[in-house]
Amino acid sequence: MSETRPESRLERKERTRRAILDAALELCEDSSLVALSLRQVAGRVGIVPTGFYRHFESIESLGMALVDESFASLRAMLRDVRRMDRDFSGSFAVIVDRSVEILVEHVARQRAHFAFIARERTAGPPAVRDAIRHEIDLCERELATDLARIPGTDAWSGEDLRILSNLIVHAMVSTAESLIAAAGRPAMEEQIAATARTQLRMVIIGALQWRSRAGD
Amino acid sequence: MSETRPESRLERKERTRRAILDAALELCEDSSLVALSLRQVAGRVGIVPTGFYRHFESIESLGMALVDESFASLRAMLRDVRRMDRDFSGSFAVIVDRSVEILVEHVARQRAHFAFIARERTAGPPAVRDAIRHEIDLCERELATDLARIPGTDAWSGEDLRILSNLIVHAMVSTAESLIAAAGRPAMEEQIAATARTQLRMVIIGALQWRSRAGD
DNA sequence: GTCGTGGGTGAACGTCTGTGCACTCAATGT
DNA sequence: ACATTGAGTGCACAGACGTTCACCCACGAC
Repeated sequence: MSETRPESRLERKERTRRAILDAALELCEDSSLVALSLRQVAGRVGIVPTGFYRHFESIESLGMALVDESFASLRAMLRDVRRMDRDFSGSFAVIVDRSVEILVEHVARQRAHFAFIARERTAGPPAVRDAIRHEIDLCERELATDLARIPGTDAWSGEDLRILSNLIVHAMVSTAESLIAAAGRPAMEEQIAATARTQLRMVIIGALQWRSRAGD
Repeated sequence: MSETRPESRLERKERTRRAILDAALELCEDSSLVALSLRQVAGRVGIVPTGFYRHFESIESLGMALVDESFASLRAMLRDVRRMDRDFSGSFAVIVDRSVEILVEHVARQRAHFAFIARERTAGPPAVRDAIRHEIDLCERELATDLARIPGTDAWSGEDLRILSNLIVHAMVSTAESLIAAAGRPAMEEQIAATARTQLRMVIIGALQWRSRAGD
């Protein structure tokens, strides 16, 4: 039996804020932020419409908060990948397998966040779209510096690194989208993971051969 | 001076239908189909809201018509690529360069259609999303059979072909999205094209080496 | 113990939404 | 010449929308 603690004022406010964020995330799952109404969110949370303004000044600013939150999830994933990368440094094959495994795990655990990013990246309000685009750009840059640190990549120019990161990031975004669409069908999820593994291997092999036969 | 021809009844109807499709395409450009209202469309076209029903039974069925129309544009592009492919068959480098060039051309000429596909693929009403997903699947399959016909690809299994097509199609979708976002800035468009060319080359080189060093 | 702050309320507003229905009237088939 | 059809009209409705305002009243600071 848990004692029902009095619950402070700030805790209470934070709880409602969380409820709003969660409700919005759920409600726009099968449409988009631009089709989400303040009244729907308030209704789902169980507060009166005007109560919404105590926490956000508009649906769009709610969206910006969801961008922050979603990319916190995504960055947690990248941290996991980097930690693994340090420990197992060596064979590309191992790095690829573990990276995809981590991606699958995180997408499954934070489905709503990844779906939000995938959706609002192209369909959200302009400010939200731009924020997401910018964050993904940052991810590409980070991946480029990570790639530069692993051995066997000396032949790549800065430009090549940028191009390769772009390709990998977008392949992973596509993989995440497919995983979300396949939600809850384990056989399909495993096939998507297998596809992603093969694609990453192909890309890396291609990039390693890149400089030596750039002519044709 | 052009004689004002009487304009038959069917022509008149088709003209209004076209106006509705065009208006809808424009209006949802900076949001999504799910945020588009029948009255907005009717207003833009210059007819009364109820007049809309003479042409479509709902915004969603309008969306399905736009899917058809947009993929007609996309398939016209694929036809161009295949025609070029037959004529210049030989060097991968040439095929890649011309393919990307054709992509850039078509995206510029039919920006709205490609933007519609990119956006509603993740944000549209479920029926529209599914229709787009299905069409893209078909494109992947077609690309796989195309790839199987060009020389030097004997080592690839059917599964490898599927995986490679998936990678290429998604890379091209990402390229199209970037081109749309860079609309009207030629320098940026050229850089995106250059990136796409390099990526395609990397991927193809990787795939060609794939079988021989699949182990690591 | 008193007072101010602030999360949540409830009614009201003007606007926009989808849809129903009865209507017009020019192009068409006979 | 006449009757039919159907694209487009005009009005009306009920409901959802964002936002305003004055109002509570429990908590936390003093």
